[in-house]
Amino acid sequence: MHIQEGLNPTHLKKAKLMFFFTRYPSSSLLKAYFPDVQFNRCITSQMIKWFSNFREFYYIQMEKYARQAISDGVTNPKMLVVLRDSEIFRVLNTHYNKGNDFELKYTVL
DNA sequence: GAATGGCCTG
DNA sequence: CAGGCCATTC
Repeated sequence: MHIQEGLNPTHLKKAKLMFFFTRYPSSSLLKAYFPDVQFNRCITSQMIKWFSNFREFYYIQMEKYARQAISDGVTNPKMLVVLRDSEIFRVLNTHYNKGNDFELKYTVL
C-alpha cells in the first residue's frame, strides 16, 4: 500500500553514507543501491543533485580546513593530520553521519 | 533534447 | 537541500 511516492529522509541518510564511498555515483549505481525507489527522471535528478550538494559542502569544508592550516603555518602536506577530535572530522561526521549510523574509526590524510 | 557538473541563491 | 542557469557531452 505504501508505494513509495518519492525520496524520504531515510533515503537521504543512506545517500549521505554512500557519499563516504562514492562522490560521483552514476545513475545506474544509484538505481542499484535504492531498489525500493521508483526511479524516474525527477527522482534520479533529485538524487544526483543531492550528491552535487554533498560535494559542495565537502569541498567548502576542505578548503576551510586547508586555509586554516596555511594560516597556521603548515607548509608540508605530510603535517596535515585529521583525527577524530579534529574540527574537520566533527563537521563532516555531523553532516554525513548524524547519529553515527556508521561507526567511524579515524582517518589520516 | 536529455543527462551531468559547477556555481550561485534562498 | 532545492531551484535556476549556463556549459559541456552525447
